[in-house]
Amino acid sequence: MYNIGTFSRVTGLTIKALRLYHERGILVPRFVDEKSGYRYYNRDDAARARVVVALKAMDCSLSEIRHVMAHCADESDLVGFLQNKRETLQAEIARLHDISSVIDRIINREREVIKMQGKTFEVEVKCVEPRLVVAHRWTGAWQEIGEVVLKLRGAAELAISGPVINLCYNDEYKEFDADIEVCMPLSQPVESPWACRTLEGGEFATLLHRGPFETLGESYLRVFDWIDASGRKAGLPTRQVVHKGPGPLLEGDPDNYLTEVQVPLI
Amino acid sequence: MYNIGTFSRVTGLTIKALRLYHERGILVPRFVDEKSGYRYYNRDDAARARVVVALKAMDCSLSEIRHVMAHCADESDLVGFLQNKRETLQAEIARLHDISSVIDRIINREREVIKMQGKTFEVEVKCVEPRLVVAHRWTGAWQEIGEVVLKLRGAAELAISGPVINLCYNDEYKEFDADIEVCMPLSQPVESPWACRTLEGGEFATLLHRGPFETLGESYLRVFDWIDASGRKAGLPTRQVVHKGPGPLLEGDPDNYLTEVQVPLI
DNA sequence: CTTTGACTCTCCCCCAGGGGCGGGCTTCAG
DNA sequence: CTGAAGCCCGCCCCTGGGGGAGAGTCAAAG
Repeated sequence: MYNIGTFSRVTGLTIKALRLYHERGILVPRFVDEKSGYRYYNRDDAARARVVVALKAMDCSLSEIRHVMAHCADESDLVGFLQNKRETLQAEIARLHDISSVIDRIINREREVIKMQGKTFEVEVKCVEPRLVVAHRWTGAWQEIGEVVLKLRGAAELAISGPVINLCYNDEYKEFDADIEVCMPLSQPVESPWACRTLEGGEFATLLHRGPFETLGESYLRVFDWIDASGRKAGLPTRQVVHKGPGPLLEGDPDNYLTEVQVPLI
Repeated sequence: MYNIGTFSRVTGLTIKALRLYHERGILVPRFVDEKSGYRYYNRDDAARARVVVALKAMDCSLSEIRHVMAHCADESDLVGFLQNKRETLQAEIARLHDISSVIDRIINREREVIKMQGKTFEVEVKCVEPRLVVAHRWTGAWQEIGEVVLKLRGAAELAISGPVINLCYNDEYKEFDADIEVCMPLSQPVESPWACRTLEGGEFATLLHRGPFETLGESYLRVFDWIDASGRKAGLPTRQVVHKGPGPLLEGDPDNYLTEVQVPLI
């Protein structure tokens, strides 16, 4: 006969757990002293405890364990139950894996933003590769971009592979009737109410902009001035690559937003 | 102003959850009617709710969420926290994966046992392949096998790749001073206090035995008789492959045990 | 203005224990 | 025989909500 402390050491189950299993009828002590309430266990109890430990290690709930121990004499009785369990586990693994991917993406994005902090804020010429994106184009106000990004992000979810790119098809600034296209870069095509397409590459004059979107005009001016000075011509649509803006989780401080202004060169 | 039901539909959070978040100070309603106790929420609350939903989807605890929402303005503040989370997730994924493997193994073993049910109970000659095993050899009683198997199983755990094989080096039956070796087949070598070795292959006379281990003698007799009749000679050690015996979880009914008796042919 | 149905409130139990408190029990040494 | 140390008891609060009871509230229709 073992007292609960010894039995706990023998079985590897905590005293708390043993008391609970007693209450739940899963591991009832061989003998309980009426006067003191002390629980005493047996060798046979230790054998049954091994089963409980094994089932617990398989993430079985106490009611599942009780059911198994009451109705299953042989492991063949368990096959259906275990198959079920296996499917649940696979689903859970997939879920956790997805979460992990999302977190990875956020961390990597932050890492790239940190690298970008060291960059100069000077106009450069860049060759941009074509990219697969899911996009939505409409005519409206710039403030609506936020909601559109949320929807596209929701649709693309795990396939997102880079910062949002806003395209502006107007050759002048329009506050309300702007012709805007929001693009979410993808690692693979996705099913969604919005079209997947390839955003063509090309040569761009680019400038990194730090600060809220409202001040983007200054950077646009610098880029256009540079293009004029270089003797080249600006095309359409212009692009804004939002390296750091309102993130998938937090809004962040607009003064720290990092946007890359891209104007196509003809 | 939304009442709680509308806000619930807007945010995708249950009413129960919203009440809890209020209590925990995570999502406090914009306004609470003192008389009725009704909660009313705001557009801004909806924005904060999105953050809560996102963090919840990442399996964050409520205290983590509260901490993040109180102290993090920008996603860069989250990087450390997220890295931590990621590691926790990876560990959990590995754990679930291991459980899944163990369950797989049990299911496959049962499946093989079912296939074996249809087999004839006649003596056959079999060529057995060499196998990697972790083994323990000692002199003692057959009853001790149970404990040894438990220990070997604990040591090999995920690398187990088949039914236990007992070797008997005696040329006569001994109840107490038997020279026994218990072998646990492995898919890959493992670190353990017991030696890994390769169990050599060869030609065996085999017979499937159904019933408790105590009745194995009958089957041994049949095999030896068959060998005599065939004009061949029996070698040592004899083997018992326990296709179905006391399993990793349940003891099962000894009358359903399936043991393959293997006697080497010279 | 009242009825009615939909909505909301608080309160309690449930899971699977962990942490901790106050108070009895056992056992060994002095 | 007594004290002290260690062991054990039940009880309550904590997690993150779901389920449900019983009672109060809101808003639209009659």
